[in-house]
Amino acid sequence: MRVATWNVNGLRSRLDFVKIWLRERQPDVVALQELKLEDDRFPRAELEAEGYFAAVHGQKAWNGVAVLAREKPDMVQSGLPGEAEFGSRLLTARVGGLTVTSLYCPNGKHVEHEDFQRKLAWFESLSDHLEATSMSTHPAIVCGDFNVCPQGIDSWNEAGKAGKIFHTREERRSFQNLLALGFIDLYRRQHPDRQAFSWWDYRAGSFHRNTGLRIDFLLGSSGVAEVREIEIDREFRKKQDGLTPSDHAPVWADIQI
DNA sequence: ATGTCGGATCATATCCGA
Repeated sequence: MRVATWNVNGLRSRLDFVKIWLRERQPDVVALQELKLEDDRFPRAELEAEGYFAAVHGQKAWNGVAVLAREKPDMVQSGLPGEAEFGSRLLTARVGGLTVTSLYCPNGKHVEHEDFQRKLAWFESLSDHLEATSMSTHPAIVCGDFNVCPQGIDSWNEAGKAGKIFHTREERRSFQNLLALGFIDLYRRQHPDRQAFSWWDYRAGSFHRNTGLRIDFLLGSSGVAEVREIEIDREFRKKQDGLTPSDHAPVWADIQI
């Protein structure tokens, strides 16, 4: 089956673009982030016309996560326990034998900002939640926009950004704590030495200059038996039919459970 | 440092967050 994650940066503005990608890549399950809409504004009918049902945890204007699937996903968890005031950033759904979690981790803004410490606390809550639900012992994908560069290779400018947001020891420790629960960064395992980014700032011609970061991940539990292919879908960071892309590329993997 | 987006608002311009 093909599973994917994508921060779409506003689903209402991105819907036509997303439909082009769904038709082209034919994923079975898609975790979406940054919907920027309330549940009752989710475009269910249009996505069902494309062959996808959805579990949705939305919010007005900001955040918002969903799981799309060919068969109706069963909602398992809507929101990260104890972190509701930080917005709608977690949704877990069951699709057949696979448990899929869509995450939009806090940005943190910069290391002196109060949001930075809140970001670290949010990651602690996430680790606690994944452990309490024994997520790594199921066939599970935990995926989304983590807003962390796990290693130097994941940044276009590790030397210049050392200690800055997305590049701190504290964020990297938070990310490693997730992996230590029994998850694997499936892209990095498949491509250990490849520098590839999943996000490029809209500003300053970042995509053209390839000044990007790899911050979108598919984490697999040991129940994910095999990854046949995994790609960061850079083609869809480009305009399609004159439509504006998200600032994130989709990431997809063909897996067996 | 910040050239672009998406969304909200006492809207047709300005802000916030990313």
